[in-house]
Amino acid sequence: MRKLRPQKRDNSASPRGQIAVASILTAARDVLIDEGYPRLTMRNVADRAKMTVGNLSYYYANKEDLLHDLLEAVIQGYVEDFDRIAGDKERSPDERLEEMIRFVVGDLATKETTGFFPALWALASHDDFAAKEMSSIYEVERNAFARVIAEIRPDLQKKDRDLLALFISASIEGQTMFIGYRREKAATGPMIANVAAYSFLSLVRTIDAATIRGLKVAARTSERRAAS
Amino acid sequence: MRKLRPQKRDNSASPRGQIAVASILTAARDVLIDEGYPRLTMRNVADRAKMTVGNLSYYYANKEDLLHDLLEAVIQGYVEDFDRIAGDKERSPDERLEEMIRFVVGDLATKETTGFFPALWALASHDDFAAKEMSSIYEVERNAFARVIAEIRPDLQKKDRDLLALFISASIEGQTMFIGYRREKAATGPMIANVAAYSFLSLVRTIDAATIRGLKVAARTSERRAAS
DNA sequence: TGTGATCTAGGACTTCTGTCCAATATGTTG
DNA sequence: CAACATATTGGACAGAAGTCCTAGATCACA
Repeated sequence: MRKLRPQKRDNSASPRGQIAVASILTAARDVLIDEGYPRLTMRNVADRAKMTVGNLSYYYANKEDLLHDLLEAVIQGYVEDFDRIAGDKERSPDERLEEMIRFVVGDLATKETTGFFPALWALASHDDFAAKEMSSIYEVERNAFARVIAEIRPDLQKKDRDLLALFISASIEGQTMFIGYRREKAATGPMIANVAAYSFLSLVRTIDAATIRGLKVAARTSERRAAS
Repeated sequence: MRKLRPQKRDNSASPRGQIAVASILTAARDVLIDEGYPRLTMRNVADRAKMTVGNLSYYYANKEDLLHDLLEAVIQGYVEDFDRIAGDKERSPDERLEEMIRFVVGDLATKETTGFFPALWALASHDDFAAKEMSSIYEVERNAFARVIAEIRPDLQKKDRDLLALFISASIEGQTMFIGYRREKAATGPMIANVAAYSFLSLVRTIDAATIRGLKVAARTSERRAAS
C-alpha cells in the first residue's frame, strides 16, 4: 500500500493519480527485470516513468512501499493467469495436468518471468514481505496442481498429494535459470516441456505412499526400460 | 583474480597475505549468505573480516574483483564436492544415480547453499561473470548425471541423455526455495528426496526418444496407477 | 640490528541514493 | 472566474558506498 506524506490525503481515486501509479509500477517492474534489484533506485524508476524523483516521492514516499506494491502487482498478475488455466474443466484430469505443466514451463521462457522470479527468490531470502508474496503465488500454483492430482489419485492422502504438487511445482521453477528467456539452454525448452509432462504424469500415476515415506529404495525397483 | 594498485606487486604468495585474502573471502561469502547481495559492501566485508576498508582495498582495489574471487572460490568448493560424490564406482549405475540425487537434494538444505544459490541466480541475470560461473558449476553437475544416465540407458543418443541430465539437475535446484534451510517446507525435505529419487530413476529408466521429441502425448499413455 | 618489503589504520573524496520541501503548475468545481 | 485540490518541478540534504592516499606498524632477512 502506498504510504503518502502525513499531511497528504489518499488520492488514488483520482484518474490522473491512478495512471501515474500504474506507470510507476510498470516502470519499476521493467527496471527490476532489465537491470536487476541493485539498480531498482527511485531515480531509475522515475526516469523510466518519465517523471522526476520529486514527483515519484509524491506517490511513493519511500522505496519500501514502492517495492511492496510492485511485488503485489506482478504476483497478482500471475495468480490471475493461473486461475484461468486451472479452471479449464473440459478435459480429463490427465490432460489438464499436462496442460498446466506445459503452461508453466512455457511461461518460464517469457522475458518477464525469467527476469522477475530469480530476483524474487533472492529478495525472499532476506525480506519478509517478498517471502510472503512468494509463498502466496506458489501456494496458488500448488493448490491448482493438488486439485488435479486429487482427481487422478484419489487413493492418496491429501498430504501426499500436496507433496507431489510441491515437488512438481518446484521442479518446474528450477528450469527457469536454464531454459528461460535468452538462457543458455533456451533452445531445448520444448523438449524439456515434453520430458516434464511425461515425467510428472508418470510420477503422479505410479508413485505410492510407501515410496514417499522412504519404505522402498528407488534404485531397487525392478521395472526397466521404455516400451516404445 | 585480485587486481592490485598499479604500483603494487602481486604478493599473494606471502603467508600473511594469503591468510588475509582467505578471511576476506570467507567474510564476503558470509555477508552474501546472511544479508544478501545489496548488503555486500566493502565496509560490511571489512567489518566481518575484522579489518578496515583501507586494508581491504589493499587486497582488493575494487569490489568487482572481490565479487569475482568470491564466486570462484565458493563454486570451486561445490565442484570439488561433486567430483568426489560422482567418482564413487562401487555401486550399480541406478544406485549411483539415486545417491547423486539424494546428495544434491540434501545439500540444498544447508545454510550455505540455500543462501548462496538464489543470490547467484539473480546475479547471473545481469552479470556476465556470474553467469559464466553459474554455467560452469551446473555443467559439472550435468556431466556427472549424464555419465550415470549413459550407463543406465546406452540406447539413448547423447543429446537425449544430456537433456535428461539438464531436466533432473534443474528440477532439483528448483526445490531450494521451498525445502532449503529454514524455508517454509523444509520439514518435507526427506520425503521430497524420496519422491525425487523415485521420479528421476523412473524417468531415466522408462523415457524414450519419441516422447522427448513430442511424438507421443503424455496424457494419452495407457499405463496407470502404482503397483504397490 | 637495520633496511626494504609488506601490511594496516584512518581518513578524504566523489558519486549515488533515499528522503524531503517549497514553489509553481494544472485541473476541478462551486 | 475564483478557490481549492491535485500534481509536478527542481533542488537540497544527509548518509552510504566505492575508491584512493598517506603515514605508520610489522615482518623477513641480510
